[in-house]
Amino acid sequence: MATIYEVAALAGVSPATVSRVFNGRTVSPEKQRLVLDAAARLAFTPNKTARRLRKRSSEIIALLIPDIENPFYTALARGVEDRAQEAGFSVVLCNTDDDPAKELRYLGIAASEEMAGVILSPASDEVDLGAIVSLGRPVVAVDRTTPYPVDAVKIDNRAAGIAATTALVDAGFQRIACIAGPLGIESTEDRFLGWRQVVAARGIDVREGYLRHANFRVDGGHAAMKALLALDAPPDAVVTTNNLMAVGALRALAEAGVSLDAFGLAVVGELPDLVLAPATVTQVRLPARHLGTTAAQMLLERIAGDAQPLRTVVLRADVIPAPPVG
Amino acid sequence: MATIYEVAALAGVSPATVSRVFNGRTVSPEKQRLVLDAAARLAFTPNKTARRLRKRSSEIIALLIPDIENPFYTALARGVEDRAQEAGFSVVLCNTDDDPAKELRYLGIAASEEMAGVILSPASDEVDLGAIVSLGRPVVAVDRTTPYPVDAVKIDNRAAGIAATTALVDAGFQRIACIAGPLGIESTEDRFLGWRQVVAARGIDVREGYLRHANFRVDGGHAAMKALLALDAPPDAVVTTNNLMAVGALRALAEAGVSLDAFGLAVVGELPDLVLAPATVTQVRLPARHLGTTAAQMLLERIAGDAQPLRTVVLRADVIPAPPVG
DNA sequence: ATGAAAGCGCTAACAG
DNA sequence: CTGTTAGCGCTTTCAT
Repeated sequence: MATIYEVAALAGVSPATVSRVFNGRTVSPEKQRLVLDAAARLAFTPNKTARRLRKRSSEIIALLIPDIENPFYTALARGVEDRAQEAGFSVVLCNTDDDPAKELRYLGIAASEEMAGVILSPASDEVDLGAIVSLGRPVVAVDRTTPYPVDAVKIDNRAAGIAATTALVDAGFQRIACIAGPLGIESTEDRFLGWRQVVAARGIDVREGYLRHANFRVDGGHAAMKALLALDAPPDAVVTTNNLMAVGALRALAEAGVSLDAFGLAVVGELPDLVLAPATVTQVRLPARHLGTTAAQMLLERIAGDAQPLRTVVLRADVIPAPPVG
Repeated sequence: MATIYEVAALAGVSPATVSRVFNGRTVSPEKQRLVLDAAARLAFTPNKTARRLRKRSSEIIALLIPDIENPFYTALARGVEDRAQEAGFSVVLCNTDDDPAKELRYLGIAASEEMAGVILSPASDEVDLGAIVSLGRPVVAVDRTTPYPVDAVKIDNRAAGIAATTALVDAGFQRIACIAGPLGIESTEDRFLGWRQVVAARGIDVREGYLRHANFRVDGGHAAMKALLALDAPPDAVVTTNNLMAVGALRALAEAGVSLDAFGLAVVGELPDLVLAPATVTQVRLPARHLGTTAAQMLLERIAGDAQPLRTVVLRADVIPAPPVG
């Protein structure tokens, strides 16, 4: 790895000029060429570490997501990456497993690695963004919000919950249960509130035990659905507040031999591509990738020095209704 | 962000002593305490960038995988992460999309970011590892190998292909086709050779068009299976050489109304957790996570200075047979 | 437009 | 065991 000194010597200019060439400063075309030639001959690549030490910042964005195995988050990550790449930034993916300790650790790394900014889907309300924020690093919360004063991009979760539930009501189901995510996570709470609003307004028969909180994964949805089916008066339809729990629910339904012709399922989120999805499931399509590009865009603007007041962008979901019961 | 100088001043010692404390060198217990106190009071965190510039290396491992949405690779990534974390290393995940250009770009980043080493599943035989290797950075190829002189961890793909096909033969199927991955990727070629070996040895009826090369994704498997079913004499069983293509095949089968009671499917790889898998599919369980931990282990040893001759570790797959036909 | 020179924060000789 | 000191490679005033 050659240094700017070697390039400078070979080109017959000063190191500062070499630096200028590689940073788009004004340099006479002649010296420009000289430097570029020398650099090519030496296979010179600027040392990012030295640059970072000097500039106190890198072209790296940290992306902290709760579950790398959830297609929703990988899609989101793709969105972030796309936008970041365009701007010449790299993205470092960090899997927090919804574990505040891991999250904190990664936040620390982001700071001590002098990353340009952080996009995160907080594992809990108690994320400590204090350190990174007071360092002046831009932070954008995505999908979930935080009490800290940072920009945010989220989904209109209440509307998504309403849409999913409404589709079931319109399809003629009578007893609609809800498999919601863990308490304390705003996004899933809003979705469940959407369900509650609709069932209340439409006078739906909701029995004791029709609302179940589960973890966000397949096994959570599976267990919750099993419990629902074991009820004295089981529901005839279910809303799940995320994609993975719906997969678990489908599995439980299949195991119990319940046909989806007679049982309604609506998901806030999309069934993963991999799932052999029955066409009779209503999906509320979440703009995961768009969430990512939007968050990246906001972050890049902040990194570029944008100082406008804090913004929260709310994205709207699409409904893909299942065909009517028949 | 306080520096070692500020800590040193507050503790009444030299900067070097502070550095020593944070690097586990021998320091008198007394000064040790002084330094730690001062550091705590100032919320000091060592600046990784400066350290890296000085040491010419970081505690970061780059992991380049072809498809972040494939559960096989996320499992592998988990393995790498686990082992790396234990050793105090961070892992940067890079998604190459099987695109040699992206791969090269990431390799360049790994070099200019002075990462400690690289684990990669090469997008093609033509990866240019020359630069990174000549830089002296350890590299471990995982799942796929390369012509470059680097350590490797792979699966006994031939045996896996044999196992999958044999299960189908033993279950009594007569005409067994193969949906293989793209040509030029060693792992899938070996699996397909396993199939060929078995069908030849067992005198299986293999018609024209029973071997299909597809891309590694769901749509590839889907199209290939459709083509197979459209044949004059369609097969009664299929081996797919990876997990995602099997999902596509299942989908095509479902669309065509073909029941898995009468049609055999064997996968080299595991159907993703998300898939509502019929129990009648034979899966050859690939030790994805173990592949990751093993690769990470080898890389860490190299980073630590291990200079033994190049090694290639071959891991063996497990078969999860489907129940017999009938 | 260009060069000289001063660090960014840390580590590793080298002395003591 | 501890302090002094010289860089790692780069960017950025400050002069010219």
